[in-house]
Amino acid sequence: MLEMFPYPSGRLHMGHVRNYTLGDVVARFKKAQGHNVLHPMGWDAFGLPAENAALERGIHPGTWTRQNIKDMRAQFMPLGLSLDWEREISTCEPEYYRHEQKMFLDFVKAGLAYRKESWVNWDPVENTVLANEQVIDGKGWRSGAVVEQRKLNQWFLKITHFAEDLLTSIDGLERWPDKVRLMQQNWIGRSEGARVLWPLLDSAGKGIGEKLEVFTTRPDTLFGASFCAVSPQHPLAAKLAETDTALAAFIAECNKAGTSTATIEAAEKKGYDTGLQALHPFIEKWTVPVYVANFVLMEYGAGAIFGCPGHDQRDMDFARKYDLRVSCVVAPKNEDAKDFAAKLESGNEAFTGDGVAINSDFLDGLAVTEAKRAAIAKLEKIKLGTGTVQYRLRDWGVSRQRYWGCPVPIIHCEGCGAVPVPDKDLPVKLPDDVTFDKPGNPLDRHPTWKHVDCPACGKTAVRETDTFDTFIESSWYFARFCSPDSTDKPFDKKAAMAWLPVDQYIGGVEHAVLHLLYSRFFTRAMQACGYLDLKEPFGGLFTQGMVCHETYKSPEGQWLSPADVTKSGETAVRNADKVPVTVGRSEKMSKSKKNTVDPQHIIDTYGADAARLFMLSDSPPERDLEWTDAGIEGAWRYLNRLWRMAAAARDIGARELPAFASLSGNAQGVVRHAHRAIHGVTEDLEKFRFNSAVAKVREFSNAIGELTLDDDGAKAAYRFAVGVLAQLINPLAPHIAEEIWATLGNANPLVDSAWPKHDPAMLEESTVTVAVQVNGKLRGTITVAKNADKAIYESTALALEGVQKYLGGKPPRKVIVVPEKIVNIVAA
RNA sequence: GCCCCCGUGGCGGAAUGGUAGACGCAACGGACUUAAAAUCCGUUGACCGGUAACGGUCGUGCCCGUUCAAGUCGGGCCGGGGGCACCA
Repeated sequence: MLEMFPYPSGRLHMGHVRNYTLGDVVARFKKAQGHNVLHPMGWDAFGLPAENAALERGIHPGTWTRQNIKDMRAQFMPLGLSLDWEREISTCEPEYYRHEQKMFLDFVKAGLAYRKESWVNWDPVENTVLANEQVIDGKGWRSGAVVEQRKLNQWFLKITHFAEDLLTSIDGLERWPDKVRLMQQNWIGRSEGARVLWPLLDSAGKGIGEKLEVFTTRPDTLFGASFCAVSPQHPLAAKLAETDTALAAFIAECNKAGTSTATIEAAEKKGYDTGLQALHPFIEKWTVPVYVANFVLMEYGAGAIFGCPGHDQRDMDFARKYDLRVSCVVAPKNEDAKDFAAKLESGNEAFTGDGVAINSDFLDGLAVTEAKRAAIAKLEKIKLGTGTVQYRLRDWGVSRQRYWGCPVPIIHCEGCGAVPVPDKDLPVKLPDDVTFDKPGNPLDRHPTWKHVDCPACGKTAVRETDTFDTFIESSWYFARFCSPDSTDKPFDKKAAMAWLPVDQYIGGVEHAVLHLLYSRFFTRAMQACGYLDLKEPFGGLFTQGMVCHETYKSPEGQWLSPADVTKSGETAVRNADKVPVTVGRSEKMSKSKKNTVDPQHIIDTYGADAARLFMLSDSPPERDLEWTDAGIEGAWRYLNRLWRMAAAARDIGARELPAFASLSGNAQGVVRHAHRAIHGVTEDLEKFRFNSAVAKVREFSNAIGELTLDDDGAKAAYRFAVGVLAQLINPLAPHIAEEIWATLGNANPLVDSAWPKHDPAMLEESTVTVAVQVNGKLRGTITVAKNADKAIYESTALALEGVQKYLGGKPPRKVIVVPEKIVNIVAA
């Protein structure tokens, strides 16, 4: 049982409380059912916020982080989580990250990690690389400086090596939400197509002895080609720019624009005609112009495309802008090809649907799929292309120019290149004496740390000063939990194989792709290096919804915290001056909107059980939860009521439950209900229907509350029922459950007790009440013996006054009897 | 633009194709109390008729279909949310 471990921000928030409550319910439930449960906790302790704190407050990131861990651990305690704190790990400690360094070096050996020059978002003020999501409108999120595209040497993990396996194995992740599986599929983005080679000619029509490789998913539309285009970062573009200053300027402009989503969206499609011509692979002596275009991505496919404006909207836009030929080579089956082609070629809409090839020589008449196949066959025959599979997924760049992360264990030597730090010198520890008074990476300007001798030749060399992406730590922590004290190896293989894969993993959907995909990759990479024998780290996955709250805005337009606002009905006023405030829609609790509720305060006021119960009862766990004061009050009131029932049960005194048959009808009813509740709650907990489980528990409490204690049998039944109640709420609200259990005089703690079992015989009823419909409309109900035959159902139903009224004296046309379900009478 | 999910009372939400609205919140009425809090009891989908018990009609975003029977299945709209996004 594992929940995604938290970043130690220093403050517990409601999202944590929900996440860990859900996990704890499962952990306690499974333990009661007799499973051996491992439920550990740790800290995802590297990361940027620590450096920001250092920058803003002059605290060392390590000091800040370790203090936060201490504070947060203390905040976790009152929640009553059944965590194994003996296995606690913290990823910022060398005991943890040293293994990561070793694994990385093994990955390098295995060809799963490599170094290459790549284009990155570079913030010239902060002197660091920015992730795409840190680039807003082409500017650095913190410095506001225009982000540049720079070529930098970066380490990559070869996640694409497993692209096909990562994709096909998704089918086997049956206990993962479909949504997440789909998101991963889309992210990996497999597409089948062809690589096509276009011999290049100069403007005079003479061959330059080179071929341009492009990737396409539509080789069937090759006869509709009207241009080729390469990425501004394509080697061909760079080569041509050496002698073409206008092109060089164009490329520089493209690189300046950045690669953030927003920038790309805003950017207009632009191209630069290189003057080169590309020779069509199928049509003799036919050429198309070659452009450098800003919308062609270097990282995907071959970094170059051929444009077929008739059947790709983007190419169509480009063709219209630069006045290129548009020709139709696919027409829908049931339309007149000539008319369709004429319409398409004069319009601005590309046709991307299915159809039949036209104006395409040997492809004419073939459907799209067949035409693709035929085109690829021909390309392969004339050696100007091959069929290929392309993935959207790219290798994982893991270098970060930051301090608070795991150092990359590499030494750069002028003579030997990138040399791995020898095993005996691991871990490469982060130096503590660093300063944050200047922008950039403190490791880089540390006076001594990076200067070392080359392990290979002994000459002076320098350490790599980049650190790893913090997603690496969280890609294997689940394995570390299996043997957290292992010193020679990251974890004991046997222990890992005994515990893994994680049976139930719980966390937010925001990690649906990155963290979960990285972990799946890492597990495969660890397998390839012999660390374990496993592909998939997480057998079952559950993604919980966010915790939301209404937002409040003052008349001055400032966000207000719920703590500063008093609500009455639909209106709300500011506490300080009673001025009415605007009540906004409910949104995910966040500091920026100030709509957070402090868990500490809630726990102090109502206790952990109330907070847990409310979070479980109000919404299904996968959906967003709306935090309301009224809701937590309700949970609190219910706990009080439970306690009063426990006191009443205690006052009854210990007694055996007499034989069922000797009980009064009401007492029998409660005992039966207990069995029904055990059955229902067990099933709900198995299926993560916690809100429904709480509803059933409350229903059961209501039934107990209605029992009048007028004889010994009833008293015994009451006591019995309260005991069952305690057992059932134990995973949900463990503190009060344990108290009730003890109050009833049980010597052994509830936490060590087995989950109750229902007696199937107790669920059996001798009679059954079913609905009676006439023409599908409810007209009454009948109660008959459980195994009555259909004729009894029919005659009893037809005898109903309400039924007769609607039949109007005529015999029914048809009577449908579904035993134990319904009787539906079709009137004549 | 592409892909996915979701639309049920005043609100959160229940409901293997079979009595829609379980359970809770809020609201209202009552009991207890000098009073309040707490607690307990009751009412609460909409509309129509009836003094009343009660009776009737409509009702799960909208339209169409499948079925004896649709919140649930299929098709088409509308609205909300999420993911990806110049991926060739």
